Amino acid sequence: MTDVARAAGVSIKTVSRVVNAEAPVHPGTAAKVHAAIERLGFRRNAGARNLRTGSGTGTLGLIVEDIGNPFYSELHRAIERAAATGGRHVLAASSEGDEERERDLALEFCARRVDGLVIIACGERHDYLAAELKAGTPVVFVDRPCGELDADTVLADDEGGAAMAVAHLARLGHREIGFLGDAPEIHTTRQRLLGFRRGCEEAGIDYDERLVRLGLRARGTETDLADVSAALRDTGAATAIVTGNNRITVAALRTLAAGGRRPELVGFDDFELADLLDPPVSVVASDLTALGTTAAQLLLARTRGDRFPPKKVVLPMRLIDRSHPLPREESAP
Amino acid sequence: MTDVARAAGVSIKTVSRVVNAEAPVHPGTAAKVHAAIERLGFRRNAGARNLRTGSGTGTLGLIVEDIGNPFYSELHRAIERAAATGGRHVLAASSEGDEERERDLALEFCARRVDGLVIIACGERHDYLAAELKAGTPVVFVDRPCGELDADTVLADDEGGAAMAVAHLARLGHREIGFLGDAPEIHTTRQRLLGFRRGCEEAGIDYDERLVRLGLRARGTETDLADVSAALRDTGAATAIVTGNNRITVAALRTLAAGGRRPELVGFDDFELADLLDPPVSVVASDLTALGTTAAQLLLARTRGDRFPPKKVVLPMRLIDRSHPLPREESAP
DNA sequence: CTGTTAGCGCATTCAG
DNA sequence: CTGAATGCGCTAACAG
Repeated sequence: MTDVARAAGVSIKTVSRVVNAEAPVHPGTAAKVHAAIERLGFRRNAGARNLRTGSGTGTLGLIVEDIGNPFYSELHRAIERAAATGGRHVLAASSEGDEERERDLALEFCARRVDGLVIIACGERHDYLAAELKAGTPVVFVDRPCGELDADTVLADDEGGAAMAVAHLARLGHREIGFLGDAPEIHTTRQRLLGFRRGCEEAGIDYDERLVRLGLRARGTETDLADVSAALRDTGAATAIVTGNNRITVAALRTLAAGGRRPELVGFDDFELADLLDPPVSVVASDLTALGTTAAQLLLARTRGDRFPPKKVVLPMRLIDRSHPLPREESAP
Repeated sequence: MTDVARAAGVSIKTVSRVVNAEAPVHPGTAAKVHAAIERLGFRRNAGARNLRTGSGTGTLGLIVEDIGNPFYSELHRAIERAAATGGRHVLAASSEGDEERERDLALEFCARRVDGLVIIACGERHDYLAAELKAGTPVVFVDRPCGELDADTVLADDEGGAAMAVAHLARLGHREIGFLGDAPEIHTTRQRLLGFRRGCEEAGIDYDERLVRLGLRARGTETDLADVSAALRDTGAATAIVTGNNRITVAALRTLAAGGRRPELVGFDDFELADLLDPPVSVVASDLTALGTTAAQLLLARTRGDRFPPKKVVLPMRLIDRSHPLPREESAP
């Protein structure tokens, strides 16, 4: 900017005024400044400006397990759209399911002074964020609650969703229902299992823990697939299976594709082409757009200075019943 | 930092030294500083540091059409991984296929002084980036070339891929092959059509433009789906179809699911569950990991100061033949 | 080992 | 309408 000022033969302040259209400038002077800007390829340094004005970096941080997982990338899109409404961009990163990496990312983003942080937590403890929260960086936890922190939270009703899944299968006449879940350390896994048990109870089905397998990681490796296959074999007595997340659902489908008739399946979270498989796959799904939008809006509200006690939102899950291939189904997302 | 210094009863420079472990500090002093840091919840301001050191923001910008599209989110993941190698984070944004938005995002990211920019271009002109390039912000175009700019480029061999697709279908005995493509303004569409024609020629098939439909946008809306349906109807004489991108493939599959027997299909770019559909869907696919990694590494190299003439990389596409459901297929990505 | 000074690029005073 | 001085939070270059 100093260079521009020199080139245009004016003071740096005048350049600043032109660049920010902050005050009337003599047209002739403005023209000279614009010419200099063009010639020098000047572009205002957003970081420096931010340092001076303290007006926020215009950035929201997003930490998910794996940005390549459609579940998260769809969430990312919803957050991006809502963030754009508030003139913000999104700095996204994958924790890879590593608690320490999650922590490093969160603190790194805070160091960059993001205007807010959206975290899909894999870690259990988040007290390290207490200082940042108090210092004014709003944080919202999505899909999974935080540990030991009084922050905004937007969850899906996993417990209710799982109960719905079981009820649905019971309606179809199933009595031997299995559950294939992710690591029990994950909050959603526990909630879904709770709902599963409640669903069984409500349907008058004895909960049979031999049909339940937890701790299935399904991030795409061969061994993950083998684990899911083994779990399916172990729970072979089940005539129907509830799968605890979209990765497990896909892994199960891949395993089952080899065999003959497929047990009835209800997956957690919708996925593209679920309706085009044979047979189609029913799911209980959270509304990712609502989840992401709500989270981003909470952040934006706090950024605007709104003060309210930490909000705990729980959004309902929806059963997408594809078990009757008779009428044409509505489309997947 | 000044606050910390006061609280610890030392100079600001000492705090700086402790924070950056830049020079030996008396253990006792260091302890006091650490205590103050803890107490005040101090975290070094990355923006200010960057302003002073001019050492780069540790950020790569990524501009895609739609970050929620699995094609792009997978690319995003590859770029994130490679960026992490160089200690960089990724600022990602969707252009929504809007040339002007693409431009705004690119310039905004430059204003934020990203260390490099990865663009999957929807626009045709990029001369507005010439100044930034010269000023030292490296830019790499992925999947589609840039217009009027001498920048690094990493493309897939779309032309070869399309020819492979046709050859494959010809091998299966098809002579009436259709092509459903995206907007002809998009470089990949043109290349793929070129390859399609070459494939036809090489297979001794007369190119029949009545079996070709371009300009199909398939970003998920109802009208998009209707357009693809109509195009499929128009090209009904074809016994086999090549679909020009993953969205069109899915839209076509959804349309065709209603009818009886499906024409043979070869899609551009792989998608999850392609192998589990009935019948499975063969595709020609680019290696998104290679695409993303190559792009990020080019950027990182230039960030390190490497000077080399703009590199034009073309990666081969791969035919994933799923037309013989006899042996078990390998998994989708 | 520690402190002082200056300045990164910009915007905000306050004077012309 | 325009400009000079001051400081955002931090670090580099020097002193002590």
